[in-house]
Amino acid sequence: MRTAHDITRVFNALGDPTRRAIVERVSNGPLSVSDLAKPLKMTLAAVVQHIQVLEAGGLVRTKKAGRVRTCSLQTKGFDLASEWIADRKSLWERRLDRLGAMLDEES
Amino acid sequence: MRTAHDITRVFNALGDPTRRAIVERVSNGPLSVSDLAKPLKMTLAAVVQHIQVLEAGGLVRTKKAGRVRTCSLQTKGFDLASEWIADRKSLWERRLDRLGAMLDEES
DNA sequence: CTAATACTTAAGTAAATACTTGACTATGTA
DNA sequence: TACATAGTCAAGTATTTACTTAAGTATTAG
Repeated sequence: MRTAHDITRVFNALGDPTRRAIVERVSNGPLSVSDLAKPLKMTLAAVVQHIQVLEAGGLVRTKKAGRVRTCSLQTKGFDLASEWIADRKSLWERRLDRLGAMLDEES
Repeated sequence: MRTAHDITRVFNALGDPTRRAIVERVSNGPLSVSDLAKPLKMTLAAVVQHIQVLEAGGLVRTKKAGRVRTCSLQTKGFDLASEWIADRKSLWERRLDRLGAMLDEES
């Protein structure tokens, strides 16, 4: 199971504001690398590196047609992240239920 | 709105396997700092630093009683994270719906 | 063909991160 | 009282990360 590794990549990718901004823009539809770079105060090369991190995290998918690489959203990374969070949630909710039951029994 | 800053902290905190392991163990109930440290191959000081990152991300809460600091789960960070993910999801689902509608009209 | 566009690649740098060590401070325990 | 436990604090170090610059390669437009 290399999932732990994958989840690390997802959360790391989302832990940077620039990368989240990219994801937010791509949520509204695919964009080229240079379109993504335009509003950002950094070089194209830096943006490309951010996109690579997002792609490694399964949050974004890219495809090159001609000389332009188009960046679109991928669900895999989001699914991994929300699944992990949901798992934690179910654990501590179950625990709180047990605590509640114990308190009920006491009264 | 300092939320962007907060979300960065949440995802950064979750982007480390050691810290996720801590969160996973705390999901089953509160633990002291040294209990948390026991299975980990690093010094107590390092574990404390990880816990501080988790606390800054709102994923964990700690309280000191006597000489032992007890670490328990906090929902705030999880809520922030899953909210951000849900927002993205609703955006691209809406977009896919529009695309579907357009395809329907064409046929 | 030529020139601009849209990246790509490699290498370097500054700052952040994940640790360590060691010395210290409380707080329980024998 | 003395000793162990549980954590705190400050520094230092090694690696990783977020960039930059500069020189290249395709691809498309004039």
